[in-house]
Amino acid sequence: MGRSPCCDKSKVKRGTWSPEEDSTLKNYLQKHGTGGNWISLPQKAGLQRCGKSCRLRWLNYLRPDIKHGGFTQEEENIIYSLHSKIGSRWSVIASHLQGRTDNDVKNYWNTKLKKKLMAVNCNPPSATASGAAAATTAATGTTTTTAIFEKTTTLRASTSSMATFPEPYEPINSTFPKFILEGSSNCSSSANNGSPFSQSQQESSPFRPWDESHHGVKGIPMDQYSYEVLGGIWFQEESIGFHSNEDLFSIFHVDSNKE
DNA sequence: AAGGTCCCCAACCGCCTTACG
DNA sequence: GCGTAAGGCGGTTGGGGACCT
Repeated sequence: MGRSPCCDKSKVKRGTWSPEEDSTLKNYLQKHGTGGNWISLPQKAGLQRCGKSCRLRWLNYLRPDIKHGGFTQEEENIIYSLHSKIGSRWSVIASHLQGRTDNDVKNYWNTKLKKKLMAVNCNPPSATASGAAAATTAATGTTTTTAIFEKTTTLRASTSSMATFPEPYEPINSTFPKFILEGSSNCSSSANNGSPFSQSQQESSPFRPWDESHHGVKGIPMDQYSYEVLGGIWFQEESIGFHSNEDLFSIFHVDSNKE
């Protein structure tokens, strides 16, 4: 049995809000507040709208503390970082961004950030540090993702021995910037053994070849994540690893312990 | 200039959770 | 403890402006 609808849809107006409706709702809420009941609010305020619709309009648009306009680099970094850890819990992510709503963050992710990540994963950097920055910048036009690859390249280059994860292993979704891992499967092809990297890229790379037995990070159980995706980023020499999760999260200027 | 396509984002839908009697 | 109503949330849709041909 489905839920009964919150209002009679044949008697309420739908679609874009007019300036008059906005004004009516805003004035009413500033004078009386919600009264703890959104469902009865439209009737009291004289609006032909569903209570849910009023709530949404107020929370996403009319509230005085809402920030309109483009997202800053810092906000973008926060979204990346939080999404990597908690997934698409937009309201939680939005709560970390002053004046942003869950709807804003969700839309921004779906229309901009997701595409950027796809671009990064489908246009991987070359194995060298300078190539990494150039390739990533070309792919995304942002400094954020460039920084990520500069950082990961540095990690590859600066560590002389394979780092293993301490026991017990932490779940991948709470320790890795998951966004790096997403999307690769969509641009991989069987021609490249499932790797988003081309055959020539794989062959010329000083890092690990692409095959099931050689990618991933030594010490992490492979059943906790997609080796295919992880390998796209972390295919690396046997002797190269990274020191800690903090190294990764420091990229985003967000303290991964703060939550 | 006109028509077609793409993209963004406001708004809606419906499920899950919470509050309350 | 149970049922119901309302709130909250994430996924999805569609209108309309921007861009392309």
